[in-house]
Amino acid sequence: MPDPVTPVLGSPQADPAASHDTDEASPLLRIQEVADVVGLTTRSIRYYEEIGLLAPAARSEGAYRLYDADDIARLQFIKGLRDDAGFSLAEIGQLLEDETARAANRARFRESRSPRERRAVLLDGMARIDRQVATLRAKIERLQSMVQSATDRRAHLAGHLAEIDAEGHVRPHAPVPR
Amino acid sequence: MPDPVTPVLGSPQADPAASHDTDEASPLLRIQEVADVVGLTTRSIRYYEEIGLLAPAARSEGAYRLYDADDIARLQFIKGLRDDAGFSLAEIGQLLEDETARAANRARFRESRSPRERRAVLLDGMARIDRQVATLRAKIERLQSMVQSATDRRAHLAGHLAEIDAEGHVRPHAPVPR
DNA sequence: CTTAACCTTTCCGTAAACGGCAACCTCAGG
DNA sequence: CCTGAGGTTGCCGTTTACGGAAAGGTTAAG
Repeated sequence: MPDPVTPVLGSPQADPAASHDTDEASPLLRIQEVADVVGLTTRSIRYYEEIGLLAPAARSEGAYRLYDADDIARLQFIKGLRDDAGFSLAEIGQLLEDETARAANRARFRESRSPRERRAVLLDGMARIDRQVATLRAKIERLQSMVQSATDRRAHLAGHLAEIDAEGHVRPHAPVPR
Repeated sequence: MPDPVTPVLGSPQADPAASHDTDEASPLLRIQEVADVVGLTTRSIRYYEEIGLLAPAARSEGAYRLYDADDIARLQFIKGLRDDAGFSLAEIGQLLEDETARAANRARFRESRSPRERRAVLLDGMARIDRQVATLRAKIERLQSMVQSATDRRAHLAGHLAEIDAEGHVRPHAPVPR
């Protein structure tokens, strides 16, 4: 079993402008192979397709699903959101719509010669990212406020502890410094 | 409809030493009332009881569930974990076991006259809190790394944008500053 | 060409987290 | 004492996110 390292998270691809059609044909893996690579079951992968989270890059003559590197990245992205962030597949679907739109934007960007349109594409992409970030930040803030209250409680206990450790010789009831 | 403000999160009670049996009898609400207060359905509350997340402080003569302020705080805690943090009820159960142990510790703390035992109780409580915090921090870090990669992408787009905005007069193809 | 290993769709099952009855009981007010 | 609002247990239904088996087609190797 290829150990279940949660692979690098972060979304598929990073460079909207730099893919000059490098003629590396990505190998096109079959479903069990990608399952091993990303650490999912074939069942899950088919399920994700069923609910529209991704479609394989191609199908073989005999209808075998064939996945390319982009698909794998996308699946890793999904797994990261699911396992790490605890998002529901519905929420992931939302984020992926943005992701898909970004991909479309990359295409539009490359095919566009007009700086005006390029500007628009970039601004749109940035807006989408901002929305993703806002979603994530909201969750983070809530978690942080929980951490905060926990550490407050911890500090309170630590206060009592110090009080006790200053025991024996001193006051029996020191008023707790609020 | 009492607006669905997500109430203060953070766990039930904060002061292990200061409750001197203040004779305020907390009102003991019935299930629908607490449902309204915390923003849950009665069904959910009963379900949480079914799976052992909480038990009402008391039952009326005719077996009505009666909840006190602690119960409400606990329910708010549960709701915060569920809605805000996206924890499963199973995970929440874990965190609540710690919470319950903390409550027991408060009792032991009050009833103990021995500084040695008091020390032990405090240390145990702090250890439990540390574990909670570690759990929360883990989730936070994963989310933050997602935010990071998103902001990186954003910066990348912003770079292209700046490139375009320095358009017209300058180089047609400025090499992207890595 | 055969065959084992892998794949396909289809369908049925499951655990979690409730929603929503039914049938009955309880509580506060007039 | 009666009544209506609210509560109780019990049980079945539902959605999500898959697991697993059946029945059959596909592929690469020999």
